[in-house]
Amino acid sequence: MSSQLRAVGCRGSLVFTQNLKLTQLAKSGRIEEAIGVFHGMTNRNTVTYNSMISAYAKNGRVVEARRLFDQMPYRNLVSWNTMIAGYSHNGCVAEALQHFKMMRKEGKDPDWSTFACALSGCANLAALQVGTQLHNLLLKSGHIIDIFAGNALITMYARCGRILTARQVFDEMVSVDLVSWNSLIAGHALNGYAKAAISIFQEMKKNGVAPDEVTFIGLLSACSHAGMVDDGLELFYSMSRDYPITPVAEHYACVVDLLGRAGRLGEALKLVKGMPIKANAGIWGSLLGACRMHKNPEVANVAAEKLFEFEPHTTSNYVLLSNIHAEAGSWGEVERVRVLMKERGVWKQPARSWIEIKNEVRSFSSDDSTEPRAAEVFMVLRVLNAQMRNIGHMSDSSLLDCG
DNA sequence: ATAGGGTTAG
Repeated sequence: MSSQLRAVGCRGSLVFTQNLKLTQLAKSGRIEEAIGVFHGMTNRNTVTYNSMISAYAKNGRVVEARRLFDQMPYRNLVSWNTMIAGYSHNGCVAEALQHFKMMRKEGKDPDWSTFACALSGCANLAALQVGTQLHNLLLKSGHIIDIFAGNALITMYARCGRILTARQVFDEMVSVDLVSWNSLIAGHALNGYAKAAISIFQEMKKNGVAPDEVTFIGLLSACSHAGMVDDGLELFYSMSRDYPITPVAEHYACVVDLLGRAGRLGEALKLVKGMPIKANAGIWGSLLGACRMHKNPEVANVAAEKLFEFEPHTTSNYVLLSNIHAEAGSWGEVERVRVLMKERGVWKQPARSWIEIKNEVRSFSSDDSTEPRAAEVFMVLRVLNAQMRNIGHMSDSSLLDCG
């Protein structure tokens, strides 16, 4: 009997060790090696499968994740949550919801984590209808009292443009934490309510909650969207002066955006050059975007050169720089960018977008001939464009070409 | 013991 137990114990500890190895490899992004370990294992338990499903999903390989999920002999709550999170984070909201319903049919009750990751997927795609369905299920399940699920709900409504509903969810929560406040602030920032975002910040402090670095990203982006340059700069300085928070790259990106939108490109460039940390592609890209808005080819060349070091093959960066020079009438510079693209083998890859219509996620691309109602779509675009011009908005030239 | 989980610029 005891030798039998020992044997089981040994086998158990071998699986444990191999699972650990698998997880470590997956965490450090060595997915191929993780696959090798998985295939080499003779004994696999539920944790083994869950680890591998998670590793696939985190690398965007949802089809392979799903194959393992279907193959595994026993699925626990973590298996379902891993699969739903994987679908959610890869933009497959319909599949995430389908699995949500499947698990309930199999008698597995979703927990806060299931709701949180499914709602987070809806937030990213602005899938309001699916999100609202999940809200209803959340109310029925009783997990509405869960702070993590509530926070995901706030973000879902905010990102779908339903800021009042987001506030209502916040107000009805049994208890809130720093992430709840941050979600509410970021939600208001996203929807252009800068003054409200700042007053929520005051409210938060009055409630004895100390801000963190995420709070300030929300506040700075709020100021940036509303053109509140001085308030934004003051908040940026107060971070390290009044709170023990050291600005990171994301904060600098917000301030560059803030100065850039206001046309203060020289100051923005000076800030990036004087940063105590290394600038990233986002920061240079933000500056380049502002250069187009305010027609500044000189700063654009500096920003683009830095940006190309990070992303030498991203077509849109070259197109942006080329457009800036074209709008300034510098055809020699336009040609220089064209030669640069040719030398570096940069070519255009068509991007795809998606939208939720009647509970179904549909994908489309620019000039999509597979879209059955393309003529109608372009007609509506022309009308909108005319209306925008009437109220003085200068349209992007690419919109004028449509239809 | 090892697996899943909410907020973060453009």
